[in-house]
Amino acid sequence: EERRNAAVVQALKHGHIESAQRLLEDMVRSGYAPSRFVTSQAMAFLGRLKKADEVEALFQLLLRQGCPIDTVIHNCVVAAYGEAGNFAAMEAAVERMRAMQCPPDVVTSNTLIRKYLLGGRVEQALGILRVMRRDGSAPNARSYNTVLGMLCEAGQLDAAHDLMQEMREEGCTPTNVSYNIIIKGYAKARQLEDMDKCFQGMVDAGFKPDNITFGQCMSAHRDACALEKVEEYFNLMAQHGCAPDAMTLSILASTYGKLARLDKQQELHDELDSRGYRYD
RNA sequence: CGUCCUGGUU
Repeated sequence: EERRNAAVVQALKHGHIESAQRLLEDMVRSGYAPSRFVTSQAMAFLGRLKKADEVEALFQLLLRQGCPIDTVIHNCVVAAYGEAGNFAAMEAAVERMRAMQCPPDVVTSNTLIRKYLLGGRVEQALGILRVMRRDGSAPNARSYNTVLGMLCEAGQLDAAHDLMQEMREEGCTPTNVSYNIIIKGYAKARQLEDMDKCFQGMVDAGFKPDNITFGQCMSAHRDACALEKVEEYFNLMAQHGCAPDAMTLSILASTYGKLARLDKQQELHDELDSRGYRYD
């Protein structure tokens, strides 16, 4: 049984989803109960490929064979239907959780918010958040972050700012990611002064900017051809104890490329090559 | 140890 679980994990690791799926099915049919961790991971992979029917088939197989089914597995089914844009089935999967004495949790709600937004069903997404806020089933930072992202994407930066304030008032502390989302919004709207202020606010509030924070700020300034600002952010990384990762370096490289500093760009490309990273 | 949020190229 251990070996079979390990084989599934290996298959997933190498991106061989179908063979992972076969291995799992064989395992269940021959009377073994695959680990919930492995099962949900496989379901999550299939879900991202929009293979909701396959996820459902796997779910039914577990059910028939009396394998244990937990909230995470249910959540994977919900996500798979949502990813495939099958909202009726997604909602039915949530109902099934209740019927099976496995109540939906905050991750379930966050999944619904996300999938509704991806499907352009903004009102339904906001409705989920509204219900969470009202009935005390505390939304967490990810619930808010998902909606913040949508507001920023739509250029509603003031609304995003207000929502971040509301989350604080409701006792839900914003995270690094909340700030990264707002920064991305200002970058997209080309409001670079506001973006810089948001970065400063993040630091002042005691949050630690990461490679995503710096990368977003740097690429925004690169697009504005502000090389000094890009370098300024890059140099700030050390002060914040943040070691640049390959993606951050490639943003810096593309900045030098854009401004025809080919010597500097080549230096970075060599560094990236030595890390086996693909740039372009 | 698994499911929900944010970055370069497209």
